[in-house]
Amino acid sequence: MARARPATLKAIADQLGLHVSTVSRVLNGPPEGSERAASGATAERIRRLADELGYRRNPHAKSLRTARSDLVGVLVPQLADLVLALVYEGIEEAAAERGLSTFVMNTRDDEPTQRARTELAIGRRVDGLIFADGREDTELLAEVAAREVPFVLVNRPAGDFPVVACDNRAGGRMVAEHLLERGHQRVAVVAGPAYARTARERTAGFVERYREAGFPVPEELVVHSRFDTGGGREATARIMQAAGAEPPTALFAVNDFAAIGAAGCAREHGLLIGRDIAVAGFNDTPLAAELPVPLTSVRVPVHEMGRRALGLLADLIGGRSVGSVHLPPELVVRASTTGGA
Amino acid sequence: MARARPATLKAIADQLGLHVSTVSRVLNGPPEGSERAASGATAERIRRLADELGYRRNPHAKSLRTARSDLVGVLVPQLADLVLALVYEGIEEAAAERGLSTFVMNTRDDEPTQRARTELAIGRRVDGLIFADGREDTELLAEVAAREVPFVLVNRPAGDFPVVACDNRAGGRMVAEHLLERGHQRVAVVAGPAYARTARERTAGFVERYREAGFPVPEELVVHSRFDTGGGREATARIMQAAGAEPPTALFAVNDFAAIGAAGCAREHGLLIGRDIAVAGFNDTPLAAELPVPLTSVRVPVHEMGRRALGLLADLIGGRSVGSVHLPPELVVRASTTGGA
DNA sequence: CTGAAAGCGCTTACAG
DNA sequence: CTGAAAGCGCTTACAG
Repeated sequence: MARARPATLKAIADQLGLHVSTVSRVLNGPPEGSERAASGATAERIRRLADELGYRRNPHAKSLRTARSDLVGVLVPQLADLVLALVYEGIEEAAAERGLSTFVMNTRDDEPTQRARTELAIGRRVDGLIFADGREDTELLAEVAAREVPFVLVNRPAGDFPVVACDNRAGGRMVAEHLLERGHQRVAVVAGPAYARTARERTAGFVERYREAGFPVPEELVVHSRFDTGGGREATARIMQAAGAEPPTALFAVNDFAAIGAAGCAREHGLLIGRDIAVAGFNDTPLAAELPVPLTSVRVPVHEMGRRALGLLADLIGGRSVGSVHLPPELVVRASTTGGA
Repeated sequence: MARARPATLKAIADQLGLHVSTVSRVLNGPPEGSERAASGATAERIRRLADELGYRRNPHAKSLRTARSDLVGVLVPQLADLVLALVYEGIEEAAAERGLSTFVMNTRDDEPTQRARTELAIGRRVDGLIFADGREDTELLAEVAAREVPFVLVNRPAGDFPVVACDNRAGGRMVAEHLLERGHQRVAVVAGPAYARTARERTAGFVERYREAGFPVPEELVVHSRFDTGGGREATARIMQAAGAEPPTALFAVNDFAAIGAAGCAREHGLLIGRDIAVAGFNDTPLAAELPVPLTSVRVPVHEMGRRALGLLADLIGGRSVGSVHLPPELVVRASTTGGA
């Protein structure tokens, strides 16, 4: 019934007539500086037996002793959001390569939960934290910084904290550029939540480019919303109402889910996506290409962002100083903005 | 620069002129049986100071001492698969309620990775494991069982190991029933991968019901595939080719992603979803309802499945014996099978 | 090159 | 009700 106890350094040492410290040096690396941990022959015997017994260092003992957990906590608004799942996959992958362990927690994008989860992670003695849910309207990050817990942000910038994100403003401009080329002059924005800098920057870039082109986007056609399909749907309904007799000929939604909702709403207004009205999203979710009218979107290197964020955090933990990283987005044009069937 | 060292039991004990063991009893619970850990007054002083110092028990020391990590490892094929993300959210939620920590790892549904990840988790001294990627063609689970590591399966059954899943066969039958009622006699199945029992059981239930109704599904119209949209698309292409002059009037795909791919392929054959050809999926992914032609699907209580799986595992870890749980699925009828626009 | 010792922070019988 | 001790498995200066 009782599970077999895992082999310990002591067990190996005893069997070999050596001291546990020698075994430790061989198996888990000699202290800084020293070249070798033991004579070739001894090392060989130790390694062979360790292998045979399936020795795995006890991470709790190691962490307790070294005050390093090799653990990284990751906070995301919602793991079921594809974008975050992909970011996390990148983080996990890069962590594994460095021998770090990670865990994720959902914060539902609300502050009390963010706070509770952060405490939980710190309680687990993480070496560092990655926040994918940075908000502009909260002191949480400043407080964590004051406690000197190393952290970086990913995807969503906030404050001046180090972040790995895509150049959202540029992405917004790309969509504007594309729609301008297609001749759209009256456009609207499904702008996402105001507390998320991703949403704000994408909107800003888009609006800026349209202003430069001489077709400023009317304020009432820039409508904030949640990031999900329901949010996109509601925002679009309000846009249609505000626009009245002159509905926009193109819709920019700051993420793909909102874009799908926006398209649904437009369809209910009797508009054919890609023909009567152009719709563009952001993130280039795997589904964007698979929709009946494939969705024009801005591809964001989410997996790479996750990898880089972990790298940045590892640097920070290692005492190196770090700066933010901004990855270039890429416009992917599909039928939703180029005339459908 | 150096991060503030967290408060320890010793620090509290010293400040209060008490022994660390007394503080431990008060803060982290008295040993089994004992009613109280200390006199009311002492306990009060301890709790107050602990609060003030923001004491958090060091989990590594605790785990090292008790040989219990309160850690659960979860293995999923891919976290970016919405279904798995939702299952994991359920697991995490239930774990948090019990003071357990969880972490997820992707196994990409391939055996070497499953094996490597399992070793990694065991190396981290998990108290138990949850596999969401059980395969029928592998000895891995039997080996883990032989090592007496507690585990349960979720979503996908395999072997006779305890599992929390939905009644996939019943789900398949429900779809068949519905399509029969709509008058479909020539139907095909996008059957998913053969190594996944979910796929096999859904297919089996569907095929069984059609056989009972007197319209056996021709073998060449049951085509295995991957679970993703590409898989659905390819399987459907093969179905169309096999069917020749008599294409099926309805398509059952064993999950929603495959169904979306199937619909895409059908559309390219000039068929209008919901009118020329019915399409049904499985899982009722949040997107199913949002598609231009909303997708008929079988709702699976994925979040609840995750919660129950964690509960089962906790029982197992606690030494209680457990049995499998099968949750009822529910058919959600939408336009993709009831005639579209 | 190898050993001996101390100690990370906790829990838990055992005394008193 | 509280204290003293042992020990979980490891790492790391310090000797020799």
